[in-house]
Amino acid sequence: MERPGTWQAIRAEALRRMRAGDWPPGERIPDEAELAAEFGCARATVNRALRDLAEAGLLERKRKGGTRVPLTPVRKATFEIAIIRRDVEGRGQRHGYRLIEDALRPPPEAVRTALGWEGGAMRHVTALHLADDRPFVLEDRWLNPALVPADRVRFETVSANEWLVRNIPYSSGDIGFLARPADASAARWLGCDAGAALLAIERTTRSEAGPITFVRLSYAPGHRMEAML
Amino acid sequence: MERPGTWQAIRAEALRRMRAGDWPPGERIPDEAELAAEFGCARATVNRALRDLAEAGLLERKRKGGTRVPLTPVRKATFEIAIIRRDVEGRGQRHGYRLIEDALRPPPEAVRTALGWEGGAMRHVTALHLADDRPFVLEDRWLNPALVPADRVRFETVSANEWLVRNIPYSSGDIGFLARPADASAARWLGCDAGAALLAIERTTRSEAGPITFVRLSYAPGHRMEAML
DNA sequence: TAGTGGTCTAGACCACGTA
DNA sequence: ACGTGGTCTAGACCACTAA
Repeated sequence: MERPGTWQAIRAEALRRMRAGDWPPGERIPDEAELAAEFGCARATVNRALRDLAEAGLLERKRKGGTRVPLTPVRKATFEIAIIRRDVEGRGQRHGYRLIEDALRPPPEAVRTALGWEGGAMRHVTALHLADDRPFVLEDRWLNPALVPADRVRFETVSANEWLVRNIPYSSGDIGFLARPADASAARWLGCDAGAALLAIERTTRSEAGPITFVRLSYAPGHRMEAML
Repeated sequence: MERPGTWQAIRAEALRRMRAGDWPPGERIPDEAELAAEFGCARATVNRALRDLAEAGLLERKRKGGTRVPLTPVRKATFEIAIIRRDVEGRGQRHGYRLIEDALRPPPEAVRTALGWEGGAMRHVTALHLADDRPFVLEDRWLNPALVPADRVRFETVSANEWLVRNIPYSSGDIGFLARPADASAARWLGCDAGAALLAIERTTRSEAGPITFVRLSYAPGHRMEAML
């Protein structure tokens, strides 16, 4: 348990009151000044606790409107997006890597629109990641050749996934989860039947210097991504 | 842009320095006192900015060890988990709901272990959610009959998903994403071929009073979940 | 317009973990 | 042992927005 008077203790007590029904859904709770007086702490401490709950979707706060317990809370689930090698090693398995293709190709329309790509050919890199010698995830990536030139950056031993995180970090972009049937290529490399259900992550990455990359990671059948609530 | 001297402005400047290479990966950055002096603000303001970046995985902070730019940052992607009706309505579509089954059954082994269920039969509720009259997601749920008794709580018009959020909120549990092939039942209700790749969310929910529910939401083919980075 | 949360300050003490 | 981040305080002003 947290020592009393800390913001964690106040957060825990607020959660308890919500679960116990003292602060029922839809109701407005006492304002920060009142709670600070009740708990015998500074208002900033109450603020820290309630702000934390609000960020988790468990409270709704508005200036002048006060703080309310939402009728239908929108919880947040967070996934940790690490580089694939660390992900595999974190499972206690040995990471393997195999480059499949690295070539200049005109990107498909979906990639053009996702990245807002105006140019011609992009660098298409395909690679397989293994966990204990078994197929783990297929990396299918389109790179801006101006930012990641093929004559200077090679992906034979270090995956594009890892190179990008190390060299063009802290960029912005979108990320989405979907399920897709394995096509012939995915089935071959992942060692599953064509049409098998694959969990896939699609991610676009941009910087101020323009589009960087679009990648689709297709995981071997049965893969499961755990989130923290 | 943020007004200078705010914690958002300091966070933005820190991000800029990381992207620009002023604070390269692996390096230790100045401590809070130094930055506060540089930016002409209180240390608490710097703390707020750097703590925010650390929570996003963009910095690593340790007492005595200082603050470092991680070599391979572990980014966090967050999904908003709303009730299904709101999810559908948020897409500008009309939500429909159809109860398929509500019966007492012995749960499969996977459900027993996921929930830590020691008893016998559980309440099995299956329902289909629709968006503009088209299948949206199949809800396959196992409920603790002691906490959600069939003679008192009915799911003909209000889904179990919504009832639980409104009546047993703020509980803890796990959540996981996976892809699975549509079985005969899923194919029938979702209107797709058997074996089609479905994105599924599995969620277990517990309270101090014991296991509450295990649910698997299987989305219609093509569904995509967008996350915020 | 007035009430409430959002934020900043200057100072203090504490907890953790490195050296 | 000691340096650094984690947190609390008391007070202040500001920004948003509901009344």
